[in-house]
Amino acid sequence: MSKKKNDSDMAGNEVTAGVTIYDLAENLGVSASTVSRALSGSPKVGEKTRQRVLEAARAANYMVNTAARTLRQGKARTVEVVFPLAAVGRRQISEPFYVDMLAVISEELTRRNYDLLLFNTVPWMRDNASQSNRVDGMIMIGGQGHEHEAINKFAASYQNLVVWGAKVKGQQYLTVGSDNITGGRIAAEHIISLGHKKIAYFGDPMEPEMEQRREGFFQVMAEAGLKVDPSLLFRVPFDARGAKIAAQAAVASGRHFDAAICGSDVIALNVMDVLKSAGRKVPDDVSVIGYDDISLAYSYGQKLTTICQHIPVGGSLLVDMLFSLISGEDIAPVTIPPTLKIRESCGVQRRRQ
Amino acid sequence: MSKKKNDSDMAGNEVTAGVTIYDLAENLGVSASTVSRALSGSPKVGEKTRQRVLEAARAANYMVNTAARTLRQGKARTVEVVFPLAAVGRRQISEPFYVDMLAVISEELTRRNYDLLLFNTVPWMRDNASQSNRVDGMIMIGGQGHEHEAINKFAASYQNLVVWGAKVKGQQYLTVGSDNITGGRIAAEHIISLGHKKIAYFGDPMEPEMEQRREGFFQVMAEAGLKVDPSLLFRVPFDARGAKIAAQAAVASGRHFDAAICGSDVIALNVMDVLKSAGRKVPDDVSVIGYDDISLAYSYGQKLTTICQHIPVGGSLLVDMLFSLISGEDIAPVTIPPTLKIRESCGVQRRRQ
DNA sequence: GCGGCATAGGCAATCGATTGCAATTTGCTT
DNA sequence: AAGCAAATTGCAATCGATTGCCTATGCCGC
Repeated sequence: MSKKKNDSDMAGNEVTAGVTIYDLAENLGVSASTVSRALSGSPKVGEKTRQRVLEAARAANYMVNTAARTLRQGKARTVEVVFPLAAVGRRQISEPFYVDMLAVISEELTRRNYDLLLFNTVPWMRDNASQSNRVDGMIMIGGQGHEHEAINKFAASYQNLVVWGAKVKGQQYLTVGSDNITGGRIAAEHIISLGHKKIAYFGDPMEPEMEQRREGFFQVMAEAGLKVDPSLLFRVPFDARGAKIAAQAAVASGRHFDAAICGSDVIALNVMDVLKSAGRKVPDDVSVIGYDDISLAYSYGQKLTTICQHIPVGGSLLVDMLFSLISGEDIAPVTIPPTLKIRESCGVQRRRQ
Repeated sequence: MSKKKNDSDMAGNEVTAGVTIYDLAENLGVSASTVSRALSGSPKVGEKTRQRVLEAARAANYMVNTAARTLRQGKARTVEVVFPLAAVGRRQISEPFYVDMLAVISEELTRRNYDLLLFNTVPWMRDNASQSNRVDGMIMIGGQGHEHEAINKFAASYQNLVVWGAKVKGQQYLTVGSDNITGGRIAAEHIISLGHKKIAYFGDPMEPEMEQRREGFFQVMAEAGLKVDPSLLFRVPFDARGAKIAAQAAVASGRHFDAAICGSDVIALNVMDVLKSAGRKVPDDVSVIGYDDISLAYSYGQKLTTICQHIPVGGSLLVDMLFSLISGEDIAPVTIPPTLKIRESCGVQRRRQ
C-alpha cells in the first residue's frame, strides 16, 4: 500500500528510470541512429529492424527524453496558456469565463497533439525569468487591461503571442476578442426595447472590456434621448465573491431601477441573486442582462439573458491564430461579433412610470 | 496592427530569438561557464563579473533554454496534472470539481516555483507515447474508476504519481481522497435525523466514488431499520448536462420522495433545479443533499447542504505528497475525513406519513 | 563477372546549459 | 619578496535525441 522511491532491491540493476536509445541500441546491436530513426518512422530503416526496435522499446518501456528532443529540434510542441491572475489578486483560474476558455483551448491543443503549459503568472513576473525553448507559443487570457503596456513591451521580444482581449490603439500584439462596445450597445438596445428607462449598470471600472461595454450602453442611451443616472452606475468587482458583496451594497442602498445591465455574467448572476433575496422578482420587477454567455448562465435556476461572446469560437480562434503565427504567417487581430441570447431574466416594463 | 514572423529587416542580423550564454560570454569576453554561474547565483563568480553578466543578460533579453537545462540537470521543475477525460467522453475540464481542484493545485505549484503541464488524456493513451524528462511528477484527478487497472500498471513503471481517489484494494499507486463511505453515511444520517423516510439516491453507478457514497447510505439505512426503495435509486450521469436530463426524467416519473441524497454537488444542483421547476419546494417539500462542496454549492441561489470533501486541503495534499515522492520519501495514502455542511437545502420532515 | 546504384545503417556533430576539475589570478602572510 | 592559500575563471565532458553525410552491403543488368 505504501510507495517507496528507488526500489533498487534488484542489486546492481539501475533503477527503471531512464532507458535511452543508447540502451536499446546496445541491446539490439545497432546504432542509436537506427533506433532513433526506427522510432520516428524514418524510411531509412529496414522493416525487420524497425520491428525489432519497436518491440524492444515497448519491452523496455522506453520513453523519449523530451528535453533532449526539444533541445535538438528547437521545437517543443507545447503551448503556454497564461491567466494573469497573481498580479491582480482575488482572481482564480476557477473564474467561470477562464474555465470555459481553458476547456476549449485544452481540447483544441490536444487535438493537434500539442501540450499545454498552464500559468497564472505573466511571464515577465516570474522568478525563473522567461524561458525559451520551453514552448512554441503563448496564449494570454485576460489581464490586457492591467497589463497592456507590459504586454506590448513583452510582445516586442516574443513573437508567438496571441491575447484574448479588446483591440486597443497601438497594440503590438495580436488579439482575439469580441467587440465590447457593440455588445454593450446590443444589451442596452434590448433593455430599452423592453421599455425600461431606469437602467442601472454594474461593472468593474478596472476591466477595460467592461468599460467598453458600459460605453456602448452610454452611446445607446444618448441616442435614445435617455439620460444615464449616475447614481445607478455601480462599481462591482470582477470576481464572484466581490461581486456579491458589492451587489448587496448596491441593492441595499435602496436606489430604484427597473433593469440592470451587467458587465459580466458572474456579476449578473450575483445581482440577480441579491435582487431575489431582497424580494424583487426577476424579470417581473427587474430585468437583468449579463455579458459573456458562460455555461453557468444557462445551467441552474433562472436562465440568464446575456450577450454571447462565443467563447468556443474565440478559444479555437486563439489556437488557430497562434498556429498561424508559429508557421510564420502574417495575420491580423480578429473581432468576434457579439450576439444577444434572450433567455429568462429580462421582461417588458410593466407600469409605465 | 498586424504581426509578422521573422522581422528580419535588419539584414544579416539573426532574428531576435535565441540568445545563448555563449553569445553573452563572447560579448563580455568571459567563458560560458562564468555566465552560467553568474546567472544561477553561484558563489564562484566575482561580484563585478556577476553584475556585468546580469546587466548584459537583461539587455540582450536572454532567456534560459529550458530544454538544455532540463536535459543537463535531469529535472524539469514541472508537474503534470492529468484529468482523464477523453477516455470517458462528455466530460470536460470545466466540471466544477475539476476546476476547483485545478485552481488549488495551480496555486500550490506556482508557490513552489514549479510549472504545470495540463493534460486531459491519460499518459498511456497518448500518441506521442509517454515522455520522460518532461516532468518530475504527475497528479491524476479522477478516472480512477474507469482506469484503476491501467493506473496500476502504469504506476509500476512510473514512480512519481499521486492520484486523487478512493483507497482501493491492491492499489499500487498513492492516493489522496476522502472517505466516501463515511461521507455517504454522514449524508444519510443527517437526512434521517431530519425525519425523512422516503429517501431517493441520485448517482452515477460508473463512478466508484459515488458508489461508495451510496454504499454508506445503504449501511445507515439498514442500521436505522429503514429499507431502501429500489425504485428511488436513480442513475444519473456525472456531467451537468446529463445530470439535468436524468433528473428531469426521474422527477417526471412521478415517484415520490421526501429527500434526495446525491452523489455530487453538480447532481444535487440539477436535481434541486428540476424539483423547483416541477413545483416542489426545497427544502419544504424535499430535502436535497449534495457531495463535494464545490464553490458553486454556495454561490448562487439556494445554498446547498452538502458533504464537504475539503478540496483545498486535498489539492495541497496532492502537491505535498508528490513532492515527498519526488524527494524520495516513503509515504502512505491519505484519507481526508468528510464533513457535513449544513446550509439551506435540507429541512425537517413535516407531515409524518 | 563487373560497374553502378539503391538501400540500410553507422559516425559524429549538434542543440545549450551545467559542473567537476584544472588553471590562473589575487591577495595576504611572514 | 617569496610562498601559499583563497578566490575566480576557463576547459571540456555531459545530458539524449536527431540528422547530414558517408560507408557497406546487396542487387541488378549487361
